[in-house]
Amino acid sequence: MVHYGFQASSLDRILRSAGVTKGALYHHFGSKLELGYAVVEEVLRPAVLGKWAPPLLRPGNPLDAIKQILQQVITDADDDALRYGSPLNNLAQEMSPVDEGFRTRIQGVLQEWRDAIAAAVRRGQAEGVVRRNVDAGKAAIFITAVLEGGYGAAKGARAVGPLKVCVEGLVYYLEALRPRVYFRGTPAADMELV
Amino acid sequence: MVHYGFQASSLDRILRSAGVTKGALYHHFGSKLELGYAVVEEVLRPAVLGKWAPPLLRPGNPLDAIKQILQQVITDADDDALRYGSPLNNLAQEMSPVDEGFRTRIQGVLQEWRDAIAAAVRRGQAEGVVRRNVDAGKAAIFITAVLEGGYGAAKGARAVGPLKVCVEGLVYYLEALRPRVYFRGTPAADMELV
Amino acid sequence: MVHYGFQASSLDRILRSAGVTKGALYHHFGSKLELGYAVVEEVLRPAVLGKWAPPLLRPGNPLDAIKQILQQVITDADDDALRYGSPLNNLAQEMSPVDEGFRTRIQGVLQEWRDAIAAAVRRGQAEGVVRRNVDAGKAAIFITAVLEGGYGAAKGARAVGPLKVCVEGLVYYLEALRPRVYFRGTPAADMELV
Amino acid sequence: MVHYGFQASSLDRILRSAGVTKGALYHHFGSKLELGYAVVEEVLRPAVLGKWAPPLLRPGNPLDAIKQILQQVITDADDDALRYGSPLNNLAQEMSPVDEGFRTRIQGVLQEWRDAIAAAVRRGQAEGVVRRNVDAGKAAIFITAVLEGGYGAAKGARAVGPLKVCVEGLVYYLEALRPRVYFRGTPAADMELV
DNA sequence: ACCTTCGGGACACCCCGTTTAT
DNA sequence: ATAAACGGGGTGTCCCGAAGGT
Repeated sequence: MVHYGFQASSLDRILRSAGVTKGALYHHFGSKLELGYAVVEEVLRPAVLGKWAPPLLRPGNPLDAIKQILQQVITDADDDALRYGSPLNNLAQEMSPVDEGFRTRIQGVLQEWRDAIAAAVRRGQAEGVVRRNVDAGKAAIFITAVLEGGYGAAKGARAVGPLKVCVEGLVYYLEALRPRVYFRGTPAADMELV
Repeated sequence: MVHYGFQASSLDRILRSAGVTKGALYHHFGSKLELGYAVVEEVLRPAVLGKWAPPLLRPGNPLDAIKQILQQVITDADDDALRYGSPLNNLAQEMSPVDEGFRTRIQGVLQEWRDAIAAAVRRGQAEGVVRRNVDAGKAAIFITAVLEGGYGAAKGARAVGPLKVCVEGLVYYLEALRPRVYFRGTPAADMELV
Repeated sequence: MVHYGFQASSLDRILRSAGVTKGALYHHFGSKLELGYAVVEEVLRPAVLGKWAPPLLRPGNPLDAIKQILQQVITDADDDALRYGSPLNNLAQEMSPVDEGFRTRIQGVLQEWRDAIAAAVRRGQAEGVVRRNVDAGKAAIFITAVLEGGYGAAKGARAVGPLKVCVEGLVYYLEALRPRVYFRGTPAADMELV
Repeated sequence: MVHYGFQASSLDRILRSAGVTKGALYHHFGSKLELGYAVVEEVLRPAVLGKWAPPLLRPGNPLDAIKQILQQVITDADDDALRYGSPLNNLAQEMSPVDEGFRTRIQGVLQEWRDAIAAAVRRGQAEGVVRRNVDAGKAAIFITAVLEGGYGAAKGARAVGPLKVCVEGLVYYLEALRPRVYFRGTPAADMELV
């Protein structure tokens, strides 16, 4: 399914490659859609939140935590990630206009992801390490959207390059979120990476 | 096809809604794939380049040109765009891993789009209105990726909001590309939009 | 399929007339070709060998056994056989140049048929009731080819006549295979049937 | 068409390989069937009769004439003939049960072929070189049927062998048609070819 | 009770022989 | 005489239910 998308993935193929029979599937799920829902809830949600939530909850500057996660995103970007992109994003792009059940579930995961980021940003603001005139919710939306955009571009190009560029852009953006006193300390001359 | 994706779109349905018969289609194209290729070349390419290339070629500050296009992106974002996202991006996400013919064609359009942006940025650098330590190619990749990410997020949310957020982020990013003298002239206090 | 040939026979028609659905068919066979292969192996092979092998294996003069089978061929030649010819031959003529799988399977059945005849002829030679200077393999090829030719001619003419003529010719030929002492005993005057 | 049969031969393919457009075809023939009819009348009929009629009309022993034609049949049996068989026979086998127009036309050609043989045989009887108790019409049917059977067997086997065997059988048969005085002159010991 | 084989049609894409504008 | 258009039907695949074995 990673390869062809949900709709174009034959149940027969899925089941054969999973070593499961059709009877077993329909005993548990009842339809292909419900299987897809379960994938979102049981696979994609833990995968996304497991990567982002713990670092963001840990004490310390949340901007640095995000930067470290972004670093890991680049490191983890193996061949499959490049060829097939972010599974959550793929499903979202494909199924959102088609099936409302998918859309709401995927939006739920995305919302939890953004909420984790936004909460961390707000904590940073409370702790004085993030500029106070930043809208934490918008920042979370921007960060996640740029990442998904970067995954998509990398998938299309079959190369990490575009994803790296987006991550660099995000890092630059994150630096700009620091209070001016920090910002001054970091001479603008270092920011030519964009 | 805008709705269900390429693979899930029945040819019969496409033809019926287009008022075309199967014979007519297969006289011209020979396969569903070739029809898709033609859509990329004859519809999506002109749509994308027609929106971006002319303003970027006009004399004047290219950053301002991009900002104006982005403004128009928001304005144009009607219901369909929100529900179905950027057709080029949709096709790219869906078909890139499935069919190499699609992937290369779509990457071709994206490349032309990015080239137009990069050329404009370089012209701005030559004219002294864009910071010289900026990699024009990377900037173009970043801009396009953020836009596609924003379209995708808007599509999933069924709302312009996320797209607007991404555009705001891009505007902020564009301002940061201006040479420092300009940057100083624009007080940082105005940039809290993020 | 008897009527139109394998390629021109619509699966839908076959299935409808057989009271079977496509799901059932493709559960067992996977393709129209494989269904055809199974027909050759499971239907035509038993039909041909069931008619020829047992009489040829029974003790007694094999030439007389063949003559009796030929007599039965004429008797069995009902309307269908006349209109549609020998199914094995029809398939062979149609599919041999088109599909190698068909060709080898059909040749296999033909070979078994010829082998049964040739073995019987050799037994007759060992028992002294068939001329020793006869090539049993060639005799088998000739007999089967004349029969198929006769079926084809009868099918084209929509009449048993040509098949009967060929059978008469074969009977004449079989008589000539008897050792001379037998041959002398059967006055040539009886052989004007040709 | 030689390869796949009439029904399985696409008009598009035929026309493309012939360098003709569809309009031209339908200007002359009006349907695929009529094109097939024309092939029978204009191509197959001359081909068959051109090979058999002239030698049979020439003065001399008709049995020897037939033997010479049979010799040429073997000589002419190139690869195509072996792979695709006798075109007339192929068409007859395929189309006789399907389309009455084909059947009658093909039977017409076959009848002319048999008539030519039968007439020659009767001339031989009148001239005393063919046994008088032979039914010339039946002999013609037998000869043509054995030949078609031999072509079919050769096509299935992808080898001349079976055709040669059938021709040998026919030669043996033709010798048996000579009046006894001739037959005695040819010691039976020479006839072990079968 | 759990699972598997088998079966059911609807529909996918494609290609066919043919006819209508040009 | 041609290119374009026409739909009906080709095989194969889809997702799913139902009968039946363990």
